[in-house]
Parts: sequence; C-alpha cells; structure tokens
Amino acid sequence: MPRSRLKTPPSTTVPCRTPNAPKSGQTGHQNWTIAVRSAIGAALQHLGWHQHLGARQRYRLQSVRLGCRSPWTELDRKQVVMASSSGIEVGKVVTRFAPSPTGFLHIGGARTALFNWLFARRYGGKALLRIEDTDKKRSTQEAIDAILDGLDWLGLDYDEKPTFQSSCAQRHAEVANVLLENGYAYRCYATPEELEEMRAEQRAAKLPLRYDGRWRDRDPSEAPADASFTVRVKTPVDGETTITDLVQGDVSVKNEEIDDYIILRADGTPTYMLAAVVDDHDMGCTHIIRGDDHLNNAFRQLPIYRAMDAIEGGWSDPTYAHIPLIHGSDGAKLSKRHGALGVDAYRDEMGILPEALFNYLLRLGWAHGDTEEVSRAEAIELFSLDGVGKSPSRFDIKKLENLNGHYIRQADDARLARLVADMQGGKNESEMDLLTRAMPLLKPRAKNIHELVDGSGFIFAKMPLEMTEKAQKFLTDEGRGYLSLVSARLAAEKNWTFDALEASTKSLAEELGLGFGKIAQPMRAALTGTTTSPGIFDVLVLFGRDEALARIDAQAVSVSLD
RNA sequence: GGCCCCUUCGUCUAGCGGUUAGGACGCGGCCCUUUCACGGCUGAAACACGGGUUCGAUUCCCGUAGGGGUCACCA
Repeated sequence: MPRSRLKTPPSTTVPCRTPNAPKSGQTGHQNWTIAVRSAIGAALQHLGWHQHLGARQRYRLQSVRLGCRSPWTELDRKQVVMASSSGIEVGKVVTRFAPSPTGFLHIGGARTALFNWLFARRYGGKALLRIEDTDKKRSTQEAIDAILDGLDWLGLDYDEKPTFQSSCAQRHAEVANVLLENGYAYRCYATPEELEEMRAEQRAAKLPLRYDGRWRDRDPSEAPADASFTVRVKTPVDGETTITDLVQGDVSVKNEEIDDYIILRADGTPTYMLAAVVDDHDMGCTHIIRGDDHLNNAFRQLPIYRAMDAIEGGWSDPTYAHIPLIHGSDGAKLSKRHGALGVDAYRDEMGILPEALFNYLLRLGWAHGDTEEVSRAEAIELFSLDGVGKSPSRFDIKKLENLNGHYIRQADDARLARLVADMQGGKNESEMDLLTRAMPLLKPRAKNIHELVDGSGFIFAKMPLEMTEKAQKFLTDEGRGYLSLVSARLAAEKNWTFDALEASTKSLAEELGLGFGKIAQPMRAALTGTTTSPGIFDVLVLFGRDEALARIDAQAVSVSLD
C-alpha cells in the first residue's frame, strides 16, 4: 500500500514533502511499539532495544562497503513504486531547462539543468531545453553557443530541439489577448514616470512596493486617447495561495502580496512572466525545477494558469520544485557578476573532467545516504527530489578537485593523453603512444588536467635536461659518481623490466653500503630534471634502455671509488 | 523595509523522537616508501540561541538571532 500522507488535490501537484503530516503508514505493530516505549520509558533503552537498530545500521554500511548487493537498491525500487503511485507518473514527466542567453552557462545554471535532466531521466520522461532570448538587447549568439556547448560537455542531452522563446512572441500576445477579452487582464495607461513616482511615495511611506491597481477597475472609456498602454494580469486580492513544492514543501503567500504585474509591454512584446507560463504550458511541462530565486514567481505565475484554465481548460497547475541556490565562499548568491565561472572555465582553466563536475554538482545540495561517488547511470537510478535539501550550499573547489582526481585515476589512458596533448598544441603518433603509456604513472599524481600536463613535462624534455634547483642539489660529484656506477650496472642488464632493474639497482646500493635514496634521487634528477616524479623504475621502463641510459650518462661523471 | 526560504564539524552532508551524532573534502599524526602522489590507519572538529510538547529532543511546535532570496515595461 502506498504511503499517501496527504489528500491529493485535484490538480497534478504531487504532495511529497509534508513534514508535519502524520505518518499514516504505521502498522499496528509500530503503534504498539510506540505505546510500549512510552509506557516503559527510558528503561527500555537499557534492555538494548536501541542497540538492535545500531546493529542493523552497521550491517547496512558494511554490506555496501564490501560491495555486496546493496539493500539500498531494494529501498530504491520501493521508492519508485511509491513515487509513481503518489503522483509522479513514470513516462509522463516533462521538465525543462530555460536559461537566458545573456552569458555563459554558470555553475548554478548547470546544476539546475542537471537536476531537471536527472528528474526526467529517472522517471522516463522528457527533458526539454528552452532558450529565453526575449531580451534582445542582452541575448547573444555567443552565449547560446556557450550554453549548448556546456550542456553537451556535461552530457546533458535533450529530447527535442531547443525552443527559442523569441519565436513564440506571437503566441504570447495571443494568450494575453485571451486574458484581456475574458476580463483576466486589463490595459494600464500609467507611464513609467508615474509608476516610479508611485514607488517613491511607497518607499517614503515605508509601504511595500507594489503596483496599486490604479487601472484595474477603471472603465476603458477613461483611457487617454492615443496613449500607449501595457497589459496587466488581474491577480486575486483575497485569500492566499499555497503551492506544494517538491523541495520546499507547502509554501503559502497571501494574495494581497501579489500585485497586478505587466504581461505585455507598451510595445506589445511579452514579459518573462507571461512567456514562461505560456511556453511551459505549450511544451507540456509537468514539473518546473528551478532555482529558489524563482519561488516568489510561482505565486505570480499561477494566476495565469488558473485564468487560462478557467477560460479554455487544460491549464492545470504545474508541480514546482525550487532548489536552493549555490553560494560563493562568502555566502552570497553566485551569479555572473559575483564569482560564478562558466563551465568552460572549469574545463579549460581548471582542467576538470565532466564526470567530476557532474558528480560534484549532484552532491551539492543532494544526498543519498553516505554515497559520495556517483556515476551517471547510478545518478539516474538514485535521483529523487526528496534527497534535495532546502538550505543553500557553498561551492568548494577543494572537494571538486578531489573528486576530479578520483575520476582522472579512473579515466581511460588514451583519453587523458588526448586531453593533455590538446593542451600542449598536439603531439605526433609516437609521442601520443609514449604519453598514453605514461598515463598510469601520471594519473595518481594529478587532480586536474594541468597537473597531468605538468607531470608529463619531463617525458618530452630535450637533452640536455634543464634541472630544477632542487634537482641540481643531488647532482654533486658524489651523486654523479653514483650515476656512472648505475649506468654501468644498468647497461649490463639484459631484461629491461621493472623487477630486474629494481633488483640490480638495489643490490648496487647494498654493495656500496648506501641507502637506496642516495642513488635514487640523483637518478631521478638525471632522468627527469626534477625531484618529484613517478617511481624511477617506472620511468626507466617507460623510456626504454637507450633514452634512459642516455639521460643518466649525460649527468654521470666517472670517479674512482675505493 | 514587506513577503518568502534557510540554520548539524571550516565546507558538502547522513540523521526523519532513544545514535559513543555517521560519512566525505580540507587540516594534524602514523604506516607504506626512492621523491611526489595514491592507498591504509588515526586525531581534532558540529546539532545557532531561548522557550515549549514529550518519560525522552539534533529530530515536532513557537519565538529570538544570524544568513539568503525576492520586490522592473530583466529574465
């Protein structure tokens, strides 16, 4: 039996988060348990009742750690059933990501896009993309390209070609007229100056800033001749509106708080408030998932849905989910003007892998128990709006980089070699081969692609090698003397393998009565020109006999040791 | 200022009335070790405050404080 905690309203809204609602799913047994607990009180604790729970939790954790079939998977199956039977119909969901192309795709937008996409994929619905380019002055083709490129890089694909809001202006005006004809909207002849004056007075009187409805009930005959006008929607004045938000829970606002806002400008173009509603409806969006900076807009947009539904039907309320914003390290909203970077900057300037950003963004504000690393496929399986928290989160580059290191270690060597080569302006075939073979050595030492590039520097360094200051310190007469001995020993080595090279070098150190580091560090300096590098036997094998000996010999000075 | 939202280690979070408050990043220590990483072990680190409700509150309710969002002929 599904756990329906609320009476479902006749709309399509899904009551999901109802923190105060009683749990009607409790069995008689549970009720009995609670009664016993109440009666016996804390004494029961000492009988180990709660330890039972602890043991169960431990089992859960352990089975996950050991990679056994996770009991969570079972839970999730149940969740699917619950979700679908409580209103989210599998296959019926339609979400949309609606960026305005006035700049790059920043991190907050990317996360909104991600959540919309995941929600659609999770419930087998459609993910749509709409470019809100109605502000012609600020919209640019570059921004559109950057957004499309960023989404593509993150692997967010869409089920239909993107819609451009500007191309729907006709339709928006049409809806505005329907509203007008049916008395749900009216012409307002107030000039911008007049309105500014009105606001100034409200400010002075410490009143809330709202359109006062001065043209709401005036007779059209009072309209000044030839004056331009805007169209405003009539919003309800009494009562209050409650939305059941999938993330925020029930949120209520008094209708008197919402003024009659403009839906058609004096030049006849639609405003965002109208356009968004009309497009969401026309695209069949069932779930509006967006930043919670839009929460107030929901209360303003709903009157249009309700008016249109009353006029022609088929405009039921969408289900809202307002996800908390991402804040910068200062705790303020991240925006284009305030510290936000485009996803391209994470890719190009910070050397982040898309799967790392995907995972990081997902975990920022969403959680599923203790799960930290989530692949794309797992994300689709696990994602749920229930897991989204209500409080804003701060962006933490350190954690992103850690995750990035994790994904670099998992990534395919040839792919990484390609990325590194691209950053260095390309490589020929044999260089690519060398780079690819070097990747297993480089990967564990890098947390972004740039570090991979830096780490691979020694591989392509030309002789004579440039030495870092620290490397120079190991190339003393003593160190160079060891190198000549090492060179002789290695030259005699028949099997150029890790194990053989290690054995002969270590036995040399032993024969000389030296700590291995005494020999290894000069070798490292000679081979790489630095003091930090992959293990030297790995480096010897990577280079092969000729190159390796050449580099060592270039720094070796034969000395007589007696 | 009005309205709305939020508050568990520094950060991301688990927790959905009884836990030694768990994990991850970061930070400290130890181990591994030829350097640097990786990896393993380990330590310090949190329920904003005040009232209720309850046998019992991190958890439910109400305040306070702090933070955030929003109030355009922008989106």
